[in-house]
Amino acid sequence: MSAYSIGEIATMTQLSVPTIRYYDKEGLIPGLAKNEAGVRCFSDDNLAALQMIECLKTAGMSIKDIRQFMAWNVEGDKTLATRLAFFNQLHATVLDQMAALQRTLDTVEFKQRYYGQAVADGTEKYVKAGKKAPGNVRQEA
Amino acid sequence: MSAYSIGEIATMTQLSVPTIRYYDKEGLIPGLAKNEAGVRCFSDDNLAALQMIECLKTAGMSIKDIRQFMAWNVEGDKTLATRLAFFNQLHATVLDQMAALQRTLDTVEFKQRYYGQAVADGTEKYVKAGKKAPGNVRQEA
DNA sequence: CTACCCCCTAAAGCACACTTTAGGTCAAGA
DNA sequence: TCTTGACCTAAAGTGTGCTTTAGGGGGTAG
Repeated sequence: MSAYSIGEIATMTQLSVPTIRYYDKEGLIPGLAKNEAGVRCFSDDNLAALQMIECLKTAGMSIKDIRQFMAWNVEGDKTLATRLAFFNQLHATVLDQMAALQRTLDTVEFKQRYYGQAVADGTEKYVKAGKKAPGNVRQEA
Repeated sequence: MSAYSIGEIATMTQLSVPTIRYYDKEGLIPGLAKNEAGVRCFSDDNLAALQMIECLKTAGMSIKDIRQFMAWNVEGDKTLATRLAFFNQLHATVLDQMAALQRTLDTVEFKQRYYGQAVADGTEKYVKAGKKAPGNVRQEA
């Protein structure tokens, strides 16, 4: 229904204007119309495409693969199974990434405890050795 | 204790030999020794550095920032508070990334249901319109 | 009228993280 | 002895994803 200028779309998506033009040039925004003067007029569908791009980029996809997905969309019902397979595959990939990120988070939290102790001790050597600093021995209750 | 060749380290870390040399050249492996012939001899600490690099890269850090962190390590106890702050900051960014990835996962799962229905219908148009396909209307109990 | 702002294209430029190439050393096995 | 294979350096090359530059159009507010 509505139509937006590239500047409005940039504000809405938090992308730069040149980035949106680049995505268009790369074929990532199917059906994007231009008026007589050559000015891009974005529809709600075009906006949805950009939001999908953001999602796919977060999942680590390349421009090339996003273009392929957008091309399947344009092809209509005959690519439905392909697109389902695409999302099934993507689901697995995203789960892998979450697992990797969780391992990273575990390491970071370990390091927070490690350096928390080291800062309290004023030195790394006790915590490195798995010991308590002399002045910081905790008394048993 | 142990020392490893670059080839062994490549196998252990799943990195390519040139990548490990590149990391060394970039100053990401502090204290990496070479023998008289100029051949790199990796210690367990050097291996640990490479594992830390993997962790930091998963968190999205650049070579430059990883180098900075490794440099703080070399500086000893006087950078403890800096390193604690570094991991506190990193913790926040990793949580942000997990949240973004979770939103992506939600979208992907929505699309899996969407295309699952569309494939069942043989067309996208009913699910697009929020309708059931004519032959697939579910009977009430 | 002219200045400003938003829009356009084409093309060059850039940052990053490797990878590849070219040429060389050295030790061990056939 | 010769070949093979693992190591080395320096430097050039590559792919990706933008960003920047240069030059221009057009509508509106002062």
